[in-house]
Amino acid sequence: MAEATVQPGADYCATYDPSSPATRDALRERLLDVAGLSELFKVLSDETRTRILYLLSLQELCVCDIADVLDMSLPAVSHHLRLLKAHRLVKYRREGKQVYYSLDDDHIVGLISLAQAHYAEGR
Amino acid sequence: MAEATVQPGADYCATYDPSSPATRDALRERLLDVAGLSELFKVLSDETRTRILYLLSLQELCVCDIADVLDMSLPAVSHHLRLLKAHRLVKYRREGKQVYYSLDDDHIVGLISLAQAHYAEGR
DNA sequence: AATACAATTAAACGGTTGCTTAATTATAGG
DNA sequence: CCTATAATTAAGCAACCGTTTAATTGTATT
Repeated sequence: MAEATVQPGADYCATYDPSSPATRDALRERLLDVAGLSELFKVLSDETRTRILYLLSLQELCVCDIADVLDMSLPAVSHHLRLLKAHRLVKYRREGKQVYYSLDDDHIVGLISLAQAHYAEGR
Repeated sequence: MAEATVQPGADYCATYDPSSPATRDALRERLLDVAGLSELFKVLSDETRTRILYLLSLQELCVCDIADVLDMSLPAVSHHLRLLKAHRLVKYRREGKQVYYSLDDDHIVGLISLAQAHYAEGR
């Protein structure tokens, strides 16, 4: 393992020695803060799903219209909507033959905006 | 395609008719706003990577320490760091035999916080 | 030089994922 | 009751992804 990054006596330094078992365990405990977080990001990791979510942030749409705008097959879109539904990111209402979807959670818009800001900084 | 969701004459309604080619094209144009965004989310979609990024938000660490804390093989960790490097999310400096990594972008912390807030709301 | 350790890279394998085609359910209209 | 349209579901397939093992590079030590 690595040696201490802090010189002996340099206790003003905020960093811990990762080679010490105590610090290692402390860091492991902190990891619980982000447990399961990647699951949400996994939903957003597909281009089609971010497009669907962004469309729904603009207006309510039925499945066939989403498919039309995205130029995709209906089953493919339905497949993604099912996943978004399972994660409580979208809600739906039936109106005759159509089923209209809309956002169920505004956090998503915030995540998308933040990601946009990331790219906006010349990356 | 779907019929208009707005009754004729109800032009106070903010929603557009998605079945009209003009609206369809307008929506398609808006999609450019989120083009490529999922790529960033894809990086965060892996649990190991979110854990690495969160660890690095706490303190600078070398590869073998990350591997130790996460209880993973060195090549596996290195593999992920390579991807994070390619996306300019982490930076590194060599110090002797070790290579120390740290966050290169604070946006990531914001994204993680926002995702945490999402789950904090009883979902 | 030679050895040891940290890190990276490459190849290969197993699991996951997203799309397609086909079949099924649901609702509206003739 | 039958047909047509919207949507969902299921099965199958190709592509992608993360890990492992093994080999290679780089740096420090003796």
